[in-house]
Amino acid sequence: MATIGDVARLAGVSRSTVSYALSGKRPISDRVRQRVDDAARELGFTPNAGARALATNQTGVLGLLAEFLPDEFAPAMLQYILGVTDTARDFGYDVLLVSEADGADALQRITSSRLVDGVVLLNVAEDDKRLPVLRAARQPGVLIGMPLDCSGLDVFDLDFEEAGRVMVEHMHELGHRELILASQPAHVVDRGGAYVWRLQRAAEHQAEKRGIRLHAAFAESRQPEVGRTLRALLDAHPDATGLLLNNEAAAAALPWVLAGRSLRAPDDLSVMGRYSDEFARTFSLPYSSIESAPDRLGSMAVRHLVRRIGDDRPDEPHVVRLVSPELVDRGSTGSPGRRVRT
Amino acid sequence: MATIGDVARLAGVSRSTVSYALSGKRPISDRVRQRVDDAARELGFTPNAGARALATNQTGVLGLLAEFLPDEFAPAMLQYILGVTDTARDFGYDVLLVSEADGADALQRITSSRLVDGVVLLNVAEDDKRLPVLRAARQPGVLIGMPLDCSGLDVFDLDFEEAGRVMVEHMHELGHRELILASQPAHVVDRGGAYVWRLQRAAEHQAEKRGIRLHAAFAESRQPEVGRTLRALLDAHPDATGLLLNNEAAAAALPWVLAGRSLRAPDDLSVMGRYSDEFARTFSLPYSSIESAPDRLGSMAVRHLVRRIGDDRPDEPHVVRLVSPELVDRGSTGSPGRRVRT
DNA sequence: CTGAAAGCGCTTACAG
DNA sequence: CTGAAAGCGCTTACAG
Repeated sequence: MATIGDVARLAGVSRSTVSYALSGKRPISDRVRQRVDDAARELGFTPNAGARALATNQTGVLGLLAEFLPDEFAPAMLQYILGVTDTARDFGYDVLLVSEADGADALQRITSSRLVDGVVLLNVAEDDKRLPVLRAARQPGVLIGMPLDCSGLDVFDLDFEEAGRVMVEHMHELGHRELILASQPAHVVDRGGAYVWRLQRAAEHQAEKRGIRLHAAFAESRQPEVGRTLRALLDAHPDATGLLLNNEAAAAALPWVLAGRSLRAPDDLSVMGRYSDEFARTFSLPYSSIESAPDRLGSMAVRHLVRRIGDDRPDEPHVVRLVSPELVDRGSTGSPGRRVRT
Repeated sequence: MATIGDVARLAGVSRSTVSYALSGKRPISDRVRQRVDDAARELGFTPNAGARALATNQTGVLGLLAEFLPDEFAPAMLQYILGVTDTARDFGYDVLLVSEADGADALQRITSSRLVDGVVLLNVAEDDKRLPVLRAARQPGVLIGMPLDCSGLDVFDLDFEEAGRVMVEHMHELGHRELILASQPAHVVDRGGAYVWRLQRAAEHQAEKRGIRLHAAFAESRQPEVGRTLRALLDAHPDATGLLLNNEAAAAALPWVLAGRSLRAPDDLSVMGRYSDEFARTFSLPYSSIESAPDRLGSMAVRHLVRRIGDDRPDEPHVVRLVSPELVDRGSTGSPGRRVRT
């Protein structure tokens, strides 16, 4: 493995000159620069990352903390992850993906060892145990997902409260007066997913305001459980004319549930989900939905993080940026149907 | 940030003693060890990763190269990624996720800078441009996915040839004599996914052997294109009684295609896919399938990689390990149907 | 415009 | 059982 010393020897200059020639951090004569470039190329020289990190206190690596809860399989997460890695690379950063169960521990490990220059937290819980660690770390961090207390944090998220309101309001305008809302699994919600609560609470509040009966419930993240739960919900609320889904697996399962009862959306039941268009098109999810914009959020978060890393002033005011929900109409909502009780 | 020097000072010993006490690499008296442990805890000491890497030539990081092709959205990839990160962590490694377009370049970058101790290559193409880089790197690497030339490489993959044979054979036993095989999108296959070819060729070969007509085609990875393609395939081959899918998006779209024509599986058409059970349950994919075992493959690959990293003998014989395809019966195949032409 | 030297924070022979 | 010192491969003031 060629070191900077090898390059210096071959080019007939000092090691510091090689360093400066390659970094461009001070003027170098054309002749010397040429010799250095040639030597570096000939030897296939790449600076040793550890040595550089030690000398500069910068690793060129961002940490990405994606907590996957047990019994939760979240393919949607990949979209956030790609949004983060792609944008990170645009700025010259690599991404350390940390998926272990104990996120606080992991965060402590990668920040205190200075393995990373900054971190992105995914899947943020309302009272996330990683936040105290992040606040104490010397590296900056950004969240994708909104905790209860955002003080001292940079937060990026879909505006889930607005999403809840939009869903209910949309149904209300169409004339619906009784709705079901199926969210992610209860145990997942308990330990993660602050967004579930925010959407649900806002939906409930809006429903109350409009005189709508809203039945909120949790649904599993896979078959056959989620199908059973959806059927049970339809049975329990025979007069509900609209179904809101904050759960991708439920959106995938619903067609089977409806087909099994010869129900159609929107004729018999109006349906609205919350997932990305990309996801809808990959998995043929046929319902109108609130776009969750994972790639955009990932990209925004990294952009901001990179700016923070380059910034000397850590007391720069923190931001909470909520992306407005956009409704993608796939024709699955209409005026209240005449659902036949089964 | 506390350094080993700070700990040494507080404990009243030398820096080397701190290092040895913490690593346990040589005998330390109980008294000293206790003092060191206390000091380290009090200061919240964590070794600087860059310094340690520089001194030991070991980073504790594995590179994971996941090429995502343009226009390809591969949520299934997340299962491999999690299999890799989880197992890596079990062995004390963190994972650097690299998703950039130019995989060869990325691999060169992370290996020659010694950012990683070893690499896992995902999405391996038959003639993968990353392989020459990997062969030249001083770090070991393992592949998930099988290239044309496996020499000098450790390879882990589903036995896609056997999968192709199993699919055709299963249909043959049920009495089918004309089948359609829909694979991933052509451009994705061209630039990546060796596995698509392997399954297809083996299926074609087996079909020929059994006197079965097999129509192989590519299908897109999202709606509405994939639905159109499936409809066109059914139209083009009205006498085909079985449909094989090596494409998750096609499996998700097929129910809509069949419903649109009032066809049912297996009564009118026998259907068989290739995806993980986890995936099937999350997205309500209702067809019998060959289990792709992504988590198992990811885990196997990392286990092997870790062993290689610890191994002094780089000439240890290389392995090609193919996981046997298992058929998960979801009741979507039967004797040849009486598909009505539309 | 260029070089010699210090220093980043560890680990590990070498010496006792 | 413990310490002083060299060395890993860079970057960057300091000096000229």
